[in-house]
Amino acid sequence: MISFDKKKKMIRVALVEDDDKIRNNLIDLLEGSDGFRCVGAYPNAEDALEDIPTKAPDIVLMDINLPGIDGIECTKQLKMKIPGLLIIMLTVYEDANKIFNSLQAGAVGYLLKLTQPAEIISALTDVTKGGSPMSAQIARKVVQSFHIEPRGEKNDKVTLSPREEQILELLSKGYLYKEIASELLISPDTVHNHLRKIYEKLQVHSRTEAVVKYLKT
Amino acid sequence: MISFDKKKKMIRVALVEDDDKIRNNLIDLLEGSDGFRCVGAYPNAEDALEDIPTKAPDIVLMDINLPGIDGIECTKQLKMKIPGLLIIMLTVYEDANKIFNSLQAGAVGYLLKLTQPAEIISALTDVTKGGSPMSAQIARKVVQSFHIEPRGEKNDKVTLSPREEQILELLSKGYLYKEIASELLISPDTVHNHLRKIYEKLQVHSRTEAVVKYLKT
DNA sequence: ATCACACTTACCCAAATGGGCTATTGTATG
DNA sequence: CATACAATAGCCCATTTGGGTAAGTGTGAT
Repeated sequence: MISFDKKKKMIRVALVEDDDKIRNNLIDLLEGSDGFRCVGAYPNAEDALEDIPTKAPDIVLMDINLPGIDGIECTKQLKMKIPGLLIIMLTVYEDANKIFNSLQAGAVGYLLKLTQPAEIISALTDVTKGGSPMSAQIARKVVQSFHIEPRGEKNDKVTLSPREEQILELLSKGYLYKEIASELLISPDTVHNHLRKIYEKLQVHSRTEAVVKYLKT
Repeated sequence: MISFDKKKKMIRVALVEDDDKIRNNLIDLLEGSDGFRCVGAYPNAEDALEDIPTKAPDIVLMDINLPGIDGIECTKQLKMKIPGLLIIMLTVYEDANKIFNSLQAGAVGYLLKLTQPAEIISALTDVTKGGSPMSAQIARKVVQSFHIEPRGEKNDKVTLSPREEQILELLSKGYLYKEIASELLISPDTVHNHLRKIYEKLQVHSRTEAVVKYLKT
């Protein structure tokens, strides 16, 4: 009878963490917390990738720095096998690239290792309720990635003429001058000329730079 | 003496909210909370835009649905005037567009109106500490916007080697062969060679196409 | 009517790029 | 040990690109 209500809504958690001490601390934390069960703990991505599918956890706590395959790649592969799996990164990295790559790989949360045990537990609850727990600094970085620079000073709106936008659009598809020319029924020289204007306005010196600016707007 | 320690690190908050009842509740909440002061409360964006600069609040709680200018536009304009201002949206809208537009406009947090008073207060503390408070559902949506669809079916993984990715990264910044070469301390010919491999793998024939594929992945 | 500007075409030229071909070294996988 | 492949480097060559300079047409605003 006692084991009856226990089974009902236990949250099954798996760990991928190479540091033995940290991993054991996390196991203890989970087993000592009501409503959670640790169904797997792996010191590397390879073992995790093989065993996690059979253990069917609800959540995986994933370190990034792992011996062979790293945690981001592991996340990517796990999500391919089990799309519904909730993965929370638990790492020391605070740099934007690691964060974005992790989220792109499919992680739904991102915690720093200095996170208090109690917060880790509440993060686990949070994800099952549809949230995305992130350490404060992380959340700010994620949010900042959306910010658009307010057009400086006198609103230096780079106003491209319709024709110029059209050409930039085709440029971004990798068309050659020739190809753009025949597409628009004008001479390659004209295309060339529009491009100069565009480069001047965007303050760049190559198609690549122009396209990057264009795609980021 | 009593007013002495009060002034030290009071967090100055302003409100932009058209509903009188809600606005007054928020004022009460702030004035009733230790360490906070409500330095302004406006029923519309126009008043807010005019008065907030003179009141110099640390944080603004901003509604989105306002009579004239909406809260997103108001956020944009306030951030232009006071770049360092911390703005938290407080609204009923949960749809992705409102969220993204708000963050793009410069908001650092996004709370739903059903948020408990205690949580609003902790959100205010959170932002001053460099965080970005978001309701759970909101955070999840923000995070999901980063997710990339796992390659369909037969996993057409275009696996670039680490070196190749590195070069592609620099390529996307518009660097010349030369520049990439000196950045990576290798010969331009080697860069050239990596590029060929990359083009072959990505099935493209120019930097521009490669960069576009890269940025969209 | 003049001025500004978008759109167009043209020629010149140096630098950058894309691709064909070859080759050495080191690591890893079988 | 052989085979495969990443990373390195080189040479050759046609094409593409970026920038200098010039100039004709049309449209819209002053």
